[in-house]
Amino acid sequence: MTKAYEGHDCLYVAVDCIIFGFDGTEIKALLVKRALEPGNGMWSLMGGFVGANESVGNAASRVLENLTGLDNVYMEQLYCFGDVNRDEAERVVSIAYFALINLDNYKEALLKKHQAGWFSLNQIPTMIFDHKEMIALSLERLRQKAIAYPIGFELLPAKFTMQQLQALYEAVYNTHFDKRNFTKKILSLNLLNRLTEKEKATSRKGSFLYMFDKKKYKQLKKQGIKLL
Amino acid sequence: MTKAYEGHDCLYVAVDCIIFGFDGTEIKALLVKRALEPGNGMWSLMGGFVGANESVGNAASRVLENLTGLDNVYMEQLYCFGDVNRDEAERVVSIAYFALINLDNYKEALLKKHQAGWFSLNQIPTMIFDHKEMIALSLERLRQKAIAYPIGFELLPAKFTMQQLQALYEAVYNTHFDKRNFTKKILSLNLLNRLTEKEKATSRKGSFLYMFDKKKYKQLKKQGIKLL
DNA sequence: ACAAAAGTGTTCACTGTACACCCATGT
DNA sequence: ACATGGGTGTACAGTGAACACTTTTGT
Repeated sequence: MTKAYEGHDCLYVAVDCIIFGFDGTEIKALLVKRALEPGNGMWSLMGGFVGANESVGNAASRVLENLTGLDNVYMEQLYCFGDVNRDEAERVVSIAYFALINLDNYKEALLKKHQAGWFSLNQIPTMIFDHKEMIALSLERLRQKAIAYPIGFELLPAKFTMQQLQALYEAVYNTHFDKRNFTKKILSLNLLNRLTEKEKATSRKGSFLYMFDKKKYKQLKKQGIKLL
Repeated sequence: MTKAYEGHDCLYVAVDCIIFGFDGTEIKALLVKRALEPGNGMWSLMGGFVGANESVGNAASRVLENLTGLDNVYMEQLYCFGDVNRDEAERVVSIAYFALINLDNYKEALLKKHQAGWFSLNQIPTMIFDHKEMIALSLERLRQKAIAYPIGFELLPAKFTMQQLQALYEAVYNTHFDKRNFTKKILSLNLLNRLTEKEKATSRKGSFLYMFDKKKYKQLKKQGIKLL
């Protein structure tokens, strides 16, 4: 029974992670300097091979934790890239995942070890193989995702101001929203709890801090929620 | 350079095709009786292994054509299923594709050869491995797809009545739409050309036939189209 | 004449969008 | 007192949803 499929080809299967963060102004992607041939030293997504005894999803989590030190990160499968010659050296099928993390939570030390860096989406350097294509596709997915899922859960600190939230959506869609309309719509969803606490660092008056209410989100999700 | 990744595991990679058709009343899926162990004789999606020298997408097209005799079929990648034990016999990573075809175009003879059959979505039999999960996911994708893409292009004959089109959308979303509102919305998109010809088989008065205008669709697509 | 399906408009509620001024506070 | 960013409401247009009668023609 262990040779059921003998005669068929077997292929290397890899995962590559597109990791997005938000620095308060821009969406950034986390890239690493590749540490093996071919393409040693080139910019690349964080990736790795899927082992015979781990699921593809677990491999992606492992790779992500390896780089950032974070587990329990929001991650979803993006697409399987399967062209014959996408990897110059050998036939490798890669399943791309995209992840959203809070920029402040990652472990600096690990990033240094991997020679990693955060790049603005309009300043992505030349990348190995089809990795640039992966990033482009994941940006589309992020935009689509943000319509129905409050990506602020992952990309913002636990307590945030309305202005930070708006800046996040403006960065994702590369546009500007009217402050009054944005506030109105977001608050009408009842997803946010306003704290009594205020953020005083950026203005004299101080601005209210909010937190996401995950319970309310779970309720709303069932009904089909639309944030934007 | 051909042993760049020696030491890493290599895995069987398969494709499985979820093939949807529309019979005028219901959306149906095309299933086959599996012809190899394990699970010989059980209902299954049409699938096959990805060869070392073909892309994953090409493998999916090959498998689909093998079953239906059709090429140039609408097909898109759905999801990569990569659990360790999803296939009982060996480690196989499967990339699922979903395809839309016109029920009338497929080659009967090929279906018989593969012992294939069309199944209503609420009468899917017990299936091998995770294939039922694949179908469930593809139905979600179909519903999402139908919002922004005129699936009638693929699922209806070239000439069709407004009523057939409405029946298609009602089948996809398992609901009922108001005839006047449906017609109004669809026609407002300017995607359809009304022919002078009428369909006289189903009523005394006869109903107009329409055709999709692919050029108009291409224009609209760029602006972001919403059908429903 | 009648049966059977086709075709067609209006009203209303709601949602999205444009738009500008006062508020609180630290200096 | 004033400069800085924070917070808030209204009016209008466009979209989605409910709703029923007339038309055509084969029998």
